[in-house]
Amino acid sequence: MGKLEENKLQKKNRLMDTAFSLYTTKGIVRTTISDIVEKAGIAKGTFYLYFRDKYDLEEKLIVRKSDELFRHALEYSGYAGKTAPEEKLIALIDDILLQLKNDPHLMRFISKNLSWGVFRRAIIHSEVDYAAVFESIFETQPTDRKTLEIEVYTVLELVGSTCHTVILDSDPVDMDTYLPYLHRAILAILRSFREDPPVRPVSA
Amino acid sequence: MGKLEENKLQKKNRLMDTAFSLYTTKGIVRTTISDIVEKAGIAKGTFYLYFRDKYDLEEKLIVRKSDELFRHALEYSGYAGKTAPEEKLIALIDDILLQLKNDPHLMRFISKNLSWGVFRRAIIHSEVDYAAVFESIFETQPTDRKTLEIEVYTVLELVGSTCHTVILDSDPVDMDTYLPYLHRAILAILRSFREDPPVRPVSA
Amino acid sequence: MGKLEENKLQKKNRLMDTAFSLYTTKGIVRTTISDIVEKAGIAKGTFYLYFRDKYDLEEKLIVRKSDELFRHALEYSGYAGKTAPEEKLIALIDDILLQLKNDPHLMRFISKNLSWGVFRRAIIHSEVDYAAVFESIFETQPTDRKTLEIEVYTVLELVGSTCHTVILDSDPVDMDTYLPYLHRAILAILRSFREDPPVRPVSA
Amino acid sequence: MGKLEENKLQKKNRLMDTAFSLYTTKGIVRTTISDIVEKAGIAKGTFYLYFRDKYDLEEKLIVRKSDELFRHALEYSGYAGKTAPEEKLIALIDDILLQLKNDPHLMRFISKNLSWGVFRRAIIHSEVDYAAVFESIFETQPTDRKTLEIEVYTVLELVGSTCHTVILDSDPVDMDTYLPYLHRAILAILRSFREDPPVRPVSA
DNA sequence: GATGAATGAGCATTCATTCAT
DNA sequence: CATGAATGAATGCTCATTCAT
Repeated sequence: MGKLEENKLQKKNRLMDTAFSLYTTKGIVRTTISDIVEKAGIAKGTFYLYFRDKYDLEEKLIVRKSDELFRHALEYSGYAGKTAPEEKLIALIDDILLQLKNDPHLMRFISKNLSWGVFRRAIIHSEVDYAAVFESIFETQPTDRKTLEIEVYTVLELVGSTCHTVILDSDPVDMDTYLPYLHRAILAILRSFREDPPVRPVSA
Repeated sequence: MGKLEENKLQKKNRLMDTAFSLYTTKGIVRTTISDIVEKAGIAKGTFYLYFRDKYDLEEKLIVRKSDELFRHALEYSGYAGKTAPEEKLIALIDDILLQLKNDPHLMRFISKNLSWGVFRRAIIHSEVDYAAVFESIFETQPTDRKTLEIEVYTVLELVGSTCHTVILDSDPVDMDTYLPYLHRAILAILRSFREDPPVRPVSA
Repeated sequence: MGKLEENKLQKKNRLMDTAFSLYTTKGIVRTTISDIVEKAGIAKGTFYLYFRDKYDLEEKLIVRKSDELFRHALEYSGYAGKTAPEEKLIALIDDILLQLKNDPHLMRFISKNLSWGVFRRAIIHSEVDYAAVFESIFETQPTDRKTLEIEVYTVLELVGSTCHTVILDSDPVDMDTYLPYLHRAILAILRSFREDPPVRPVSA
Repeated sequence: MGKLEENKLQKKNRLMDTAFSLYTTKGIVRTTISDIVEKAGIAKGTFYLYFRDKYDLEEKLIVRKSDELFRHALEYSGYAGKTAPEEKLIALIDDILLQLKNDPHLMRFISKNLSWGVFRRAIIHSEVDYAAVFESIFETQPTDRKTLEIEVYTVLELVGSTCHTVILDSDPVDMDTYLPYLHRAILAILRSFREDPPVRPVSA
């Protein structure tokens, strides 16, 4: 990479890091572009070379941060060493929750966004082949691809939404207290997907 | 109620209804107080007689709308006619999901907020005694109050977060397809709470 | 007119007068809205209550100023006392040129705009019935309405474009020197319209 | 011309052509230097090697375009074949008007500038000896140099200002309809300059 | 209480200009 | 010569808030 290219990347990263810090401190609504560039020590015009507005920057941050989160879990959770798919999934989830617990700023930022939509976007932009990962986890299972997607979706949403309040506010209980219940709930859900599939669609 | 009192309430209601319409259409960030009063046909100064700012109005809207949602479910879901607690809870949930499915604007507005925090606020401000309701549902169960709270919390978060994407985007599947899976997942969670409680808190 | 209405009009007028002064001094391109409001001693937001931007204000100024110009000529030129239509028209024109000569700022501002397009807009917005005026001037003449329009157009454009350089730069000669030539040219044009009308349209 | 020299000229020309296209499309005020260099595919810094700012470029464009206009008329109008001075002048004018009619962009650009001031500048910068041309046209006439200048000025302004609206907006009539009237008016003006010169200067 | 004209701090955004490469 | 990333002063514009009527 040329010196110029390197410098460009550095500026962009400095803006993203500064923005992340401000977004999680003051909230994105109360953060102005002036705040970001001033704190980053970069000229205002430079911001517009890299981002359309503060929401464009936010989106790029979400993708980056959630990808980092998943990559860490894949690398350090030791999920591959587990045998049962449920254990693998829980290992991944626990690693992510642990990361979030140790970084409340990241938690606050990602929580609203740790959802199916963002997960999908992160998947698309990431170098990691998530589809392959999840299929490898459940490979021994006789479920079809679509049902697997619904399953992952259900667990992901449960984890994402519960961990928000629990980690940030310790409400209704703190995370250490909640985790066993969450594990049970996840296992119960996974088991429910191994039973006979539901047949009757409910119409409105 | 005197005519004056009535007129006051009317103005406040008109502002809330108009704001709701704008919040769900343009988003609260892009909605200005000028937008609201102009569309409502009310003078700008009058806004400040009733609300501190647009976020104050939003909060009051959340409380009102979620209370309406729950009250409708309590009145029309027929949950009281069911015998098993699980059936009662699912009857309530289904009624709420049906309301949201039929009112995507309400869904969009409430979804981010159909969470534990808001639920608690709605409980506090409501005339309905929710604690009593939930205790009556699970009255036959030997679980203690705190575990019951965790249980309701878990189910509520699962429902709230999954229904958002499903109803608004039919992603990963549409609501009618998803509902049976959701029912199963809820039942599985409820069952898991009837098993021996977890004992080993996991430390970070 | 209520006190409030009066105050509003006063503010709008102060903005227009200040803008006129700046437009003719620095040019509209180099005049900023900040300049205008600052010099007028009015808050910036107030500007936007009355004008969309500085070009909207310019347009409103053009209409107002050209109307004032014509009205003065109609009232003070003594054109009505003349007998021949040519003399009436020249009386009007001379009055306008005199006004412009005595107010170079107005000249600079109006000159680019003393044209058919603006004349038409001024006519539309004015309380003066210009069509009636011109028909009264040429009433004894057997020309049709359309030819009359072309005639007025031709004279107006000649006067408008020549007077600009002559008055502002005394180039190629000063106004007093030029006026007799202009009178002759106008009379010649008017006479040419009294001859047999041209018949052969020239195609491109 | 060396290859380097050629390349330089090419860049300058590309900038001028692109700017002309943008000036006549969006207007010079709304055209930015960034627009020009981007559309021309040339680096921003390069602009400043050839022009001080966009108005400097505009001025150079005016000179170039009006010179092209006159040179074409001198070469192709066949004016030299006419005998009477009036016919020569009208031949030149008609050729110019025809060029403008066939190139409304050029018309829009040059119109505001087809005036005495620009004419003078074009004369100065051009390789054509305009003074000689006009003297040759009117050579048989006993008028002095200054009167000749006033005469040309008057006709030029009349043509320039009338053709603008007529060509661009066909208002008050289209060009083909107007041309015969314009010819008559020009002839009338020329004739008026052959009469006894005016003697009484009008004072303000 | 109700109004809406006026305010001006505050912010986003642009863009001519520079200069290291 | 040519480049284009970086700059930051300049400017347009918004909009919550006030207050005289």
